[in-house]
Amino acid sequence: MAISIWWVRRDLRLADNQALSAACAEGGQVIPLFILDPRLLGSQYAGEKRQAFLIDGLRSLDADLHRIGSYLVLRRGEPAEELMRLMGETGAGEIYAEADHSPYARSRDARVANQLPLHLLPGLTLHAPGAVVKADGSPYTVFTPFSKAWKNLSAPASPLAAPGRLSTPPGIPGEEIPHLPEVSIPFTAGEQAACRRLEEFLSAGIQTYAVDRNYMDLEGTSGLSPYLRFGMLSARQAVHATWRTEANALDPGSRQGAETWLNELIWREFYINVLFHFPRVRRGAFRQELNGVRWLNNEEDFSAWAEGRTGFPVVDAAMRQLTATGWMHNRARMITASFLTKDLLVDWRWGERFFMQHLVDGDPAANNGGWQWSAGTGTDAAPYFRVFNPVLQGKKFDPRGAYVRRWVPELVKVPDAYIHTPWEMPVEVAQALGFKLGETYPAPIVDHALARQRVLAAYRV
DNA sequence: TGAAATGTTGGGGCG
DNA sequence: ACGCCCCAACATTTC
Repeated sequence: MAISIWWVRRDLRLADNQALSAACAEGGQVIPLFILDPRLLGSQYAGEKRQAFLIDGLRSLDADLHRIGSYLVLRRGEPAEELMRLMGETGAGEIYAEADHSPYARSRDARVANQLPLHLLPGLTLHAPGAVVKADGSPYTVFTPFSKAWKNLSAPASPLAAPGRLSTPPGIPGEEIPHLPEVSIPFTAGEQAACRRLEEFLSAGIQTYAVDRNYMDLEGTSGLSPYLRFGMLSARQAVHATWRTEANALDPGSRQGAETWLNELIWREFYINVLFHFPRVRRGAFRQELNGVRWLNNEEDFSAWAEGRTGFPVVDAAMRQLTATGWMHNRARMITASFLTKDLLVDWRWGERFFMQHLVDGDPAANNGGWQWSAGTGTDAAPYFRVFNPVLQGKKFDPRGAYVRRWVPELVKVPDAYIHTPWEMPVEVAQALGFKLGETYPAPIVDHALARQRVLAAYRV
């Protein structure tokens, strides 16, 4: 009987999995395999929390597989070697995997495909990179036309059901799923948790999503990014469910929310396309003339940013949220990215790497796209002169300072009027609170108005 | 998916 | 009653 390998990479789900379905379609037995790749685990972009989430996801996937008569085989090593070894041990003849388009994934898969029968299936995105292009075949570099073209393509097929049973040869040796030290992540890994979160979001959060997602003091975002990152939820499942919600929505809020959320999913596909067509953005600016920006790259400024002690409450709250939980509100990501690149004049790649090291949802394409957008170096980038004012952003999107107080306990007692500008607190107010600028909370490490002039000059050059 | 600088308008105080 | 000034509110331009 034919045996094939389902090589799991970032598609930790049984439902709507085209690679798994293709492996099943062979009609024989299927070996679900995950390979811990030292090159990825040891990369400077690897993150402890993301790894913990992945490991939890593998444990959950293994449990789901047991329910349908199968189990996950875990190996560690160079993928091509491990695949070859497993094929030798079991007589497996074909390998099925979901295509991944990051530069590393492409070179890895090309190497495997050179030696072994690897079949790559779509599923990471609804429309494969290269499918959404201009009439002349060239890629889009601006989001809005990309999203229009994306929406004009014929609707993708409905999500596939999970297999009801999976036959796997018994007793294949593999590494035990590691037990990592407990890390605190506000996300439960696994396909079921992903489904629950999606249902919850579409039944409630979506109504106010278009507006509330901007507020850092609310839980107005979908909270689905880690699941999409590891394919515990497929983009196609998310989009189809969103379409259903939109079609059934009676209130304009839900329709608007569904439309806005769909656009966020298209941003994800956009950046996957950008990295696919322009792999060089991983190393440098998409707008190559901006590779000449003379960054200040002050190590102490960078540390203050990373550790959440810049003296700007919203920036500090956001960075502490990131390092404490492995997640950061999207607006806070834009604010902190703008602050690092524009106010501190630190190379966006430093921030990109730091985010990858801490984000549970860290994805090479989306993270790079977001950072280059903020730095103004990317495709469809924010113009270089678009400099976020951290105080105004705080006042607008954390109006009562709840987000700041949650993550910066030193400021808990500061009155609303000064929560985003503690340095403006009158002496008698500060004294009454036992608040000492520069002691109980840092003084701002830059003067925003001066920093703004500085970065405008640096980019003009 | 900005913010600051600059320009315009119009109401009200005042001589 | 009228012109002048101030300035808030809003609009436009610029970075």
